[in-house]
Amino acid sequence: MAQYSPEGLEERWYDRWENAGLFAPDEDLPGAPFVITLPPPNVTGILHMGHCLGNAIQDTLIRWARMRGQPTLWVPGTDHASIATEQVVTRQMAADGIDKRAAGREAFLERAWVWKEKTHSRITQQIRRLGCSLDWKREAFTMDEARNRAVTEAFVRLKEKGLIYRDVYLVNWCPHCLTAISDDEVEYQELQGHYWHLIYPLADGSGQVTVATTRPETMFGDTAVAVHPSDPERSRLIGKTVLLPLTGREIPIIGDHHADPEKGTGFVKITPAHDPNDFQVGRRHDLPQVICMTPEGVMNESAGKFAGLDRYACREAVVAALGDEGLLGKVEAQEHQVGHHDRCGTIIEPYLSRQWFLRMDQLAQPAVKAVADGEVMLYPERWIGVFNNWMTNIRDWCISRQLWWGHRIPVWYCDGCGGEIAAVEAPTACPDCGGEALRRDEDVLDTWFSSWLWTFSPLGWPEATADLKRYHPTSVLVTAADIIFFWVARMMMASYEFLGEKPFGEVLFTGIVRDDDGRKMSKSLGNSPDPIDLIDKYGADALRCSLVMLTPTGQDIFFSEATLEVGRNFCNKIFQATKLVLGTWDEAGLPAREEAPATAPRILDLQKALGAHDWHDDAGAWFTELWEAVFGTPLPANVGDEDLELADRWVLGRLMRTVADYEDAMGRRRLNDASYGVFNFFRHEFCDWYLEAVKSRMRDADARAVAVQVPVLVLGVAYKLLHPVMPFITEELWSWLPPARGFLMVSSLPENAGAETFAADQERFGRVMEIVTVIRNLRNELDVAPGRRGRVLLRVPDPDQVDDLREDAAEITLLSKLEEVTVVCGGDDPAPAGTGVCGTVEVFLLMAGLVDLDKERQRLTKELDKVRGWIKGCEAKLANEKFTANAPAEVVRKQEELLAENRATAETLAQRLMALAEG
RNA sequence: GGGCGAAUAGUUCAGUUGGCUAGAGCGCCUGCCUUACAAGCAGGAAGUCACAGGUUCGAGUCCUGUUUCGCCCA
Repeated sequence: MAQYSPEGLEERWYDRWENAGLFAPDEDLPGAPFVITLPPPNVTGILHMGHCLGNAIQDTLIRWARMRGQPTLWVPGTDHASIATEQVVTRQMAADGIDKRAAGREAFLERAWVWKEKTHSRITQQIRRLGCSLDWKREAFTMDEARNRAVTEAFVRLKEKGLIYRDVYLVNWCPHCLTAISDDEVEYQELQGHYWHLIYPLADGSGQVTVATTRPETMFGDTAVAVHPSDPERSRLIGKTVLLPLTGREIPIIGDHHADPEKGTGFVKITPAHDPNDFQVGRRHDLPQVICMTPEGVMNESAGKFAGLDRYACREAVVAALGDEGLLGKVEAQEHQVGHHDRCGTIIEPYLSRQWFLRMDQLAQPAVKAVADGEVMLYPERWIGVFNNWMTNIRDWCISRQLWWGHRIPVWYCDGCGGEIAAVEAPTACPDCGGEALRRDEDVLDTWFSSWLWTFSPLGWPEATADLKRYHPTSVLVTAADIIFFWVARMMMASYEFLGEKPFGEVLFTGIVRDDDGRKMSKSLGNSPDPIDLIDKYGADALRCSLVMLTPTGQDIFFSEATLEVGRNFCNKIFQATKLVLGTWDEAGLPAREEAPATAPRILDLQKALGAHDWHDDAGAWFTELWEAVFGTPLPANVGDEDLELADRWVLGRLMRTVADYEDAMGRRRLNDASYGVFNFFRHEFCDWYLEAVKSRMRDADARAVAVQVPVLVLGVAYKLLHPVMPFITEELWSWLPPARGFLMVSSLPENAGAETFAADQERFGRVMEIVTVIRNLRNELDVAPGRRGRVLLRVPDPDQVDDLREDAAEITLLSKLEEVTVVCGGDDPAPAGTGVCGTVEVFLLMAGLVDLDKERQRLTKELDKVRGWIKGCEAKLANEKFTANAPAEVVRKQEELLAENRATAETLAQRLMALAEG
């Protein structure tokens, strides 16, 4: 009836953890620190599902490391997001009837800071609700004072090194945001456009040339027409001039290899101020650069009578005008890739302007080497190729932005001598001429110019702080791969440049969270649910668990609310199992929980802890030792070797195996495998089989005190393994466990488990499970009412098997809800009965008068067909001499065993069919 | 145009050095309110592993080509 509800519980635990100071690194621990700097989300944004996934993964790693006894630090922070924030604030001001430019820089910034403060608490609140164990005392903001010092210092150092230069260059210009952006902020989209053929008459009247273009409006910026120098026909025209239509301007025909004789008309119009390729051509031929648009994308005076028209209106007008003059040739439909600003969607205009650039080739080299040498690991590895490809073709980074919200470029210009001063502190006078008329550069730096310092700027760089020394390099970076160039690569460059060391040891790329239709979740599409709503509805544990468990490493994830039910249902399952077990604990009169500090050690190496007690020799002593290692408190009711029954030894063996698999998967950063493994153990082995098996002893007043300790131990270990991915419910239930002490969050994670513990019992209980499954199947298929407790006869050919099976008969009776199970060796077939086969064990469900003979015949025939098919397969393989000669002995042996088993099964089934026919 | 990835049950995905009678969640069918859990339990049906070749005793897995889809870069 009562189901698990996370309401209130999650926030309560978060506060307790924080108040207890558990988010800060515990420096008393001996291990190397484990450190992450949180990829800072946009301070004025909200978390979307992608953040939830990334943060859930990071917190899982952080909590895992903390429970392994490492000093663990996760540094929180937010990002100032220049362009996005500037847009929002500008819009808000406009809504209030204020023009940004008219109000001025100071007024604008004041407003922006107010907005930032307001949204900051919203986003940090979301991160807290997710349960992220961040050390909030160390929180940083990419634009706070300390980070400004870091950015300024970085700029000045690079400037002094000659890596930063200012130049008039063609940049990606956003006519909407009125700023330059970097190559990486351009998104290409395929658009349906046209190839317009424009006719340019030769100035000497001897003919004409035709050029093809997708952007006819840029013709006003043409300063040449190019033809390939080795083009046999057309190159004759090199040196002549053409009259640019609609303007009458005379421009030369030049020879340049950029013109492809095979493409278009063979002639290319050259517009150095508006096209990246033409810009290069222009440089080679020293052509004039004619800008024909304003920064807003409106035609300027170079366009003559078209001045004042928007660039697209102008396109139409130019085409019409050329048509009127008979200078328009073919018009072809043409799909082409058009660059859009990734922030506002406006079509980018390549634009000539004076900007600051950072030279990249030299900076890239240590980063490339680090990845090649494995000093920095990328998971999944396939990203290495993408990374290298970009790094080896790297281009200079345009770092200036014509915005106000951001780090202002620390460069001053002297009106006196025209000098340029880059300095950390604002200069009062020009060091060259002593002039005091200094003007600071108006522009700010690209936001990524602060983000690329993010592994060390939050730790205090450029100051030589204790944090920096202790916690850098960081351990892991977790991020979506779409910012591998923007950010990951640049962080590596920055760290090697400024600290001479790697920024992190490994990078985990997560998939991109998509909606049911496969679309990337984004704010603009409005298809990302608010994580807070989901947490309210399902709980943070369910959200985290579903995301981490169901997300294949590095693969995109299709998210829908239905996946959250998996996590929520699992939470309830854990809760229910705990209720059952602890109810028994109380009934058994075992000691209640005491509030006391933790007594177990922070590091739990099972091999060491259990070294003295081998499960082979004395399972009871082994169990007692394990209990103390896990809880740090003594076992209340003594467990002797004989007290642990088959099911106990089985579940403890499975538990040890689960611990080992978990450790392995976490080590390989396969978080989904790690958590899914525990999920499967808990649900399908512990709950479905073990708890059902141990129930009768838990109900038995004499046996329960001893018996209940096994499931309690399993719960304790399961909570530990599950805590990193679902911290709240596990901490809550841990606090209910009578033998547990202190916070689960800072308890020890068992490691180095013996995966082969109770190996023989694994096999034996496995056989019990198989027999039970066969019986359940018989009951179901033969429509035996669930309420009916039938009897079963098990028959084996080998007398050696009888004793073990008789011992297990009680277990089988219980699990298959029977009245009685009898075991015999040989003898006549009992009849009437439903028959099943389980290896060498024949299973007879004795149900006089209740078994439908036709049904049973059908069932047996079907079964027999299946087994005969398998036999054929085995026989074919074993008849192949090459197989027996080449395959490993073990594989051949397995095949032989399989054949023997299948043959025996087939024989039994055939006999039963015959008996039925006779009967 | 160049690069990367994906294609396995109705669906979302596992399947790690080739040994598979190919698994799981959700969905579907059947039966169950069995005193922890119907957010549950038991049982069941369902797949030419995209296509075509090749290597091998053996291929979902490795190689080559083809198709379709997705992403990145130019």
